[in-house]
Amino acid sequence: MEQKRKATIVDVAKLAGVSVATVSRVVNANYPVKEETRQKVKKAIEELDYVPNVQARELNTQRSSTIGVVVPGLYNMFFAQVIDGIEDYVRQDQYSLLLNCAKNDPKQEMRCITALVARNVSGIIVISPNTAHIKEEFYTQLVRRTPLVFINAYHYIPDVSYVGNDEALGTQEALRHLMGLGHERILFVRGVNSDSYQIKEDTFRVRGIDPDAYIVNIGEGNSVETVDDTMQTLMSVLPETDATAVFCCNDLMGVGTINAANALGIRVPQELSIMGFDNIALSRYVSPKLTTMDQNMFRLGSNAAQLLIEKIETGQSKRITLDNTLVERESTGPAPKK
Amino acid sequence: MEQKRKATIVDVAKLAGVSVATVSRVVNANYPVKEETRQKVKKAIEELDYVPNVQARELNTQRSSTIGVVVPGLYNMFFAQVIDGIEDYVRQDQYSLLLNCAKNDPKQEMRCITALVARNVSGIIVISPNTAHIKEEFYTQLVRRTPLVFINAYHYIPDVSYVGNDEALGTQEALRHLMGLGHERILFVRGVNSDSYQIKEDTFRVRGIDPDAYIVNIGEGNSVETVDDTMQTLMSVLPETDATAVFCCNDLMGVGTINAANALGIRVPQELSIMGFDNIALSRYVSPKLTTMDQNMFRLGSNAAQLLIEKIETGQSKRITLDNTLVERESTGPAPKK
DNA sequence: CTGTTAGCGCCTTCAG
DNA sequence: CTGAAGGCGCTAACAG
Repeated sequence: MEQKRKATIVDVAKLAGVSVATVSRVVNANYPVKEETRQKVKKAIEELDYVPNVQARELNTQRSSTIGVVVPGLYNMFFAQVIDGIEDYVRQDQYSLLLNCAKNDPKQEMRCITALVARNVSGIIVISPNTAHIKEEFYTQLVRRTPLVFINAYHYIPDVSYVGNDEALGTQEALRHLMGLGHERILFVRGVNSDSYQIKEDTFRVRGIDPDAYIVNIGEGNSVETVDDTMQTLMSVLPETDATAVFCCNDLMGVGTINAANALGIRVPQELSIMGFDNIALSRYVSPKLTTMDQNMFRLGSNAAQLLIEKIETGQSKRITLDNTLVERESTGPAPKK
Repeated sequence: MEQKRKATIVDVAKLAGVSVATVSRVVNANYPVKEETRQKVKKAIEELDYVPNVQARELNTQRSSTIGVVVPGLYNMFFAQVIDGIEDYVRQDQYSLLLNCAKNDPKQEMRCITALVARNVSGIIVISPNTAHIKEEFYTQLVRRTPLVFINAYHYIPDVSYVGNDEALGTQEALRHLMGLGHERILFVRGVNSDSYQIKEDTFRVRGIDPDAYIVNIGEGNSVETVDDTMQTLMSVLPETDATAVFCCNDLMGVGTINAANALGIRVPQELSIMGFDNIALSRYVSPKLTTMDQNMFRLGSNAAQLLIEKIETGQSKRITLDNTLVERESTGPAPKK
């Protein structure tokens, strides 16, 4: 079946026997129109099933009601929830989301952003921008023409708004929780290649005892394989360590560690305490339920949206840092007695 | 800091000392341009950091390179993965995704769709459309102006393309798997209010023995509470039943059942086999790993995207039905001997 | 090969 | 209160 040609404002005007200006006025309700003509126009709109063309409107008014979001990917619940938060906030302001996946590829990320700019979005939110592999100039150029907000970024660029978590503080809090339970020897599980892991490790080193002996790197920390990879690694590490607790840089690793402990017959938390980080949905579905630090992904998203809209309207940029809060569940408990 | 006014094609033309037509030609590379002038234009573009305005272009050419996606929400990994599939396919064809959440609300779904139409998208994909609570006329009207694809829908509307799974067949296959392992008394766990559960139950009834005694409804089947709700319900059901296997309508229920079994000290799969449905990421992270039927969410998405583009280009609609395939993991095994 | 020009659909002064 | 007309940025004939 062929598509019906969409009715335009001219069609409506013609049918209603008025000028396009009048139609525009009743559609936007921004200028007085005699009730009687208003009704005529309404009827014509109804009849033709007329929907105003937003593209044309925005071209004309030089505004745009869509915002762009660039995300590494959707395979990961973390990002999905952040987007959920963005969508939720932005919808109230009648904005729409243009979504692009960067696939963890700097080149792709730049392409996404350029495409968004071409689409004339009124602003862009980038989740976990690949600042390490994209030259700063790209962003500084970008920000001169489009408001920009970064979520979870580790390099600061002028005139960009930021929202993120204080992961160092969160890590401290997590370690304090563990130490408060009497744990002295804590294993630190991290992945490869991410500022986030490094920040946490730095924090760990300051407080830890002989840190080098207690750090294990399980490789890629954010893929579908992470849980299994962690489990494999920990299956060989756990029997050899004298640690009574494990701190994991994210929940995937946390769950992998739980699985390893289960497989080895180590009781959690009686014999071993395990902490994750992030509080993704997964963490509350496993058993025992994982104690973790909440990265409040949803708030990350809604705050970013708020910042972006603020920036669009006022031109002001700012940084918001959220606190990670402890979510105490079943995987941590008092250190076993010697 | 204030935004730089975006350079337009006129600015470029002026700077390069040529006409706008020439600039357009080098940008689109669709008509011959002398190499020398081409270079001049290129330089001007570079200098002004010119990016063509897609809105204007599309307004002019009457085409659109964005497609709309309406999804119930992102909280659920299922939908996120479907979108991932859509994005992946669509990107190759240079389309962009306009994303809207319907929040499981029919009103909201209609609003989303109208907004997308206004934005002049070239087509729309709706995931799990709320066909039960939206009058068919809305869709038939819609499809007259915009190509439409439904993912996982249960009511057929003319000229809409569909992609979905054969859930009846998948259920049969799942039950056959269980029966092949010697299970005769199978518990059927479902949620409330979804065609999907009903289709599965109907299939179960045909094959089951005294089905009424073996059906349990755990309430809302697709929320963050589902795992816990299922666990609670099954904690009281499991000790009273003589079933040796449990078929769950989705993986959240499957995991809830596993948790219940674990908590009750029932060994899985030695004493009880448990099957899920969907194969969301969660199912491979729990222990024991959940045996399930794959709904291949990613393929659902990419196929929908393909169908939509086909429909946009040819006007033809069609239906694709994918097969659920068995993913055998650790939660099912031979029925215990009497 | 290149420039001129007429719209795409809409909003918004500016005159009635 | 209403209509006529210009223009948003770009493309696509149509002339040169």
